[in-house]
Amino acid sequence: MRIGELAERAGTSTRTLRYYEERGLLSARRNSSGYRDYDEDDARLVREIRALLGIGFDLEETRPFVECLRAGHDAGDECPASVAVYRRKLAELDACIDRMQGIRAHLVAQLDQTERAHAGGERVDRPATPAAAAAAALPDPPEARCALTAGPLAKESR
Amino acid sequence: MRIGELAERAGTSTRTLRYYEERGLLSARRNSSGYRDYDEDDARLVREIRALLGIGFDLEETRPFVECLRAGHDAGDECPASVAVYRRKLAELDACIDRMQGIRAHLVAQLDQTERAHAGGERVDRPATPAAAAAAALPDPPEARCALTAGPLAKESR
DNA sequence: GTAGACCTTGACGTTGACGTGAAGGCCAGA
DNA sequence: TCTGGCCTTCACGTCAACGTCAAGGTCTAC
Repeated sequence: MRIGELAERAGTSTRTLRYYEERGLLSARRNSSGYRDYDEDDARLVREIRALLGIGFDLEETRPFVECLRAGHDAGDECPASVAVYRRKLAELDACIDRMQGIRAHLVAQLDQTERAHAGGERVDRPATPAAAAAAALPDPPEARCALTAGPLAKESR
Repeated sequence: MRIGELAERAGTSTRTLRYYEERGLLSARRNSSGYRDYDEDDARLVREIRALLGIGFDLEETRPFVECLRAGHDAGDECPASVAVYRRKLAELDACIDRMQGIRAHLVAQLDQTERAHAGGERVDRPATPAAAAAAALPDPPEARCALTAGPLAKESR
């Protein structure tokens, strides 16, 4: 199949597929007129990439899965390198969830206090700068690079 | 105080402070030689901004807090607009935490299955593409734009 | 034979929060 | 006076994952 069909079937764009090729994640035979030609395996590959991106992996992190599939494995996560990424992601996710829950707790506390200040006697004992105090009270920013934008599928899925 | 001192005291860079000014979040008197001149209130303002950025707010979202402080309030979150941002952030955070926990659960399941496949009889019944199945099983990507990079302080704090 | 739908490569634009120079002014100390 | 350290304003670079446009080749249908 050609790039347009693969893009449609994968719910993405031709630009995206060319980008994956550019990054070395996807490769394509060429037909006589120079058009890219893909097969079912390529489609699976793209679906794997999109799925992993969708759950917060970045492109580089999908590489082991892609290579695992290309090595003939039935699933992208059958190889040690993929499992390692799984584990790393799990750790990141845990750190991220922890951090977010900490922030959430502080936010709830702030809202609580602000509300009481406006309802009750106007003079609740609060720190000078609530946000600063909240941030200070959090365990030191522990490498928790949390990001998970749900990316491109959000646009397509609406 | 001049920009260098404020930057150091706020644990950030002069470039950052000029950027905040450019975005209209910070303003400065000028001394006779054209240098920016800041006071303690400005320092508090910058600390507020940094604290909010640190817990996942983007710059634009800190604006109500900044304006609240500049309006003479003791705390940046005493104004309705700030509280509204708090509430919005709380909702975002909840959605984000939910999503991450969902993903976490699937990741754990994947790791589990992969491990059993390698330990036990080599033939565990698994879906064709684990990651894809995991993504499909998640409740449809619900606008959850999760992001929380801990930003620039991570570099300074090491 | 020509419109239209596909494909090609190349290259610049997007978003946020700054980093990193360049080119020059101001000021204190030796 | 001169070195060094601060400051000033441009203005381009960064990172990811593509979007978007341009100029042109290819293929099918009418």
